[in-house]
Amino acid sequence: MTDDGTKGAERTREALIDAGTDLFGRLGFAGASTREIAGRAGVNIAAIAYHFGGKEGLRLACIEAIGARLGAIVERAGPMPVTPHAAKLRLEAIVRAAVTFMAVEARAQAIAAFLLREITTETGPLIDTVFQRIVEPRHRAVCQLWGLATGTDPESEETRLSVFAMIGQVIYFRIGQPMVLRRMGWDVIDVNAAGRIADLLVRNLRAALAATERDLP
Amino acid sequence: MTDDGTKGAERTREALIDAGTDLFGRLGFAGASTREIAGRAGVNIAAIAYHFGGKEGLRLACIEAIGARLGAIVERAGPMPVTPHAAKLRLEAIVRAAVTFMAVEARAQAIAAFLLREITTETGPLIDTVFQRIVEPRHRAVCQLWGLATGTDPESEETRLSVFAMIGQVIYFRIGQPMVLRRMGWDVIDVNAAGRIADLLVRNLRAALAATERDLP
DNA sequence: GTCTATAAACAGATAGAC
DNA sequence: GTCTATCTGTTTATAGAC
Repeated sequence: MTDDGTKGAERTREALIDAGTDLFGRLGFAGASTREIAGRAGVNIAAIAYHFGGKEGLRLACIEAIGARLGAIVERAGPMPVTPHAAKLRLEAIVRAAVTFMAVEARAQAIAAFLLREITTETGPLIDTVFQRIVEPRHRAVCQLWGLATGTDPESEETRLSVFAMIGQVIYFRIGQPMVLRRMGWDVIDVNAAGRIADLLVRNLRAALAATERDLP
Repeated sequence: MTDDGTKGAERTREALIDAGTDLFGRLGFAGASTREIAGRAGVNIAAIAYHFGGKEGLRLACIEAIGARLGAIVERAGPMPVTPHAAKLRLEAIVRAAVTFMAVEARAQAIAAFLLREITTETGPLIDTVFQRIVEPRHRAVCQLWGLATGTDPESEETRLSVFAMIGQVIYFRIGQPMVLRRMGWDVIDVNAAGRIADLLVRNLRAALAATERDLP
């Protein structure tokens, strides 16, 4: 056992997953070499093949680690609201937490960058894994909240598209962050700036929910 | 001269830029090999070094070609509106055109995919080129429309962030298209589906503009 | 300008000592 | 489990014939 309570082998695996997530996210899967990943993790190159079977195995392990981590966050969010008002508040809290997570937290930047690269990839067998393990469960849960908040079918086409539009607003502040920083004249998105972005997106969320309710028969 | 009025050398350059844009966008810069690009373009591998000085030179040429193409589209849009109502209609038209461009047009998919990969790249000297030549002029023009439509300062922080949020809604239907298709149970986003997406985003746009006006002093 | 042939560097994977 | 050393294939870039 080491200081953090993990055996040597588990430490090696975690270090490789951390380094892999970071470098795959910043350089792309093809652009990150196994030598660089091993060097960043402080382990030997051969450890990648030994522990994960190869570079593709490490990629899959990174996806599964991210899925487990995001799943744990969702579980901490608490039980499903039962009133429309509570559902709206939960949606607003999700937007605020997501903006902060995406834009500020250093640890999350690597995760977000890696995930977004996997999402934008049109090809590759792992895209179904990303969808099934990460995107679909989260999206479906938010659709449930949206349906409850507006009194509409949670699985209607309109609801599913509305949730994607809301997601798009949030994650552009990570995807396009290099462009946002230049246009805003910022060096980083600090907590204050993230708060002002979150205020704006919450206002947009309320407006979109109200527009949905207004269109009801 | 050939059929389309270009000399042989110019044809080679254009074919390489087309193939490079497509493959860089789909596979990433590191993931697309010069052999594959040359093969797709139907030219010899050595032509890349001869015409562009190397792989990085081709990358820069692709960025410049996209900038020129998008600039031409904006010029066709016509003169700046002068009334708030006309500005709102112009914004709605931009959203509809952008959704269709992003989601449907086959030729545009390669351009969008390549551009989005360059935008998300944190490193590399070309990111400033992308911002100055492509993102900044377009964003500033939309901010002008937003300010006119709402009666607010076009360069205020709120306006600039609002425009980024609007952009985020639109481009997620390209960035996250593999996820959107799976969640919606679609094979492609056809013109009808793109129209329904555009309807939703225009409704969100109107709601966001109204919320901005409501907050005025 | 376009081609073939090749150089030089680098990739991921693996065998075997410890 | 971790290391060194090495194998095999692929990469970009280039030299030189045509």
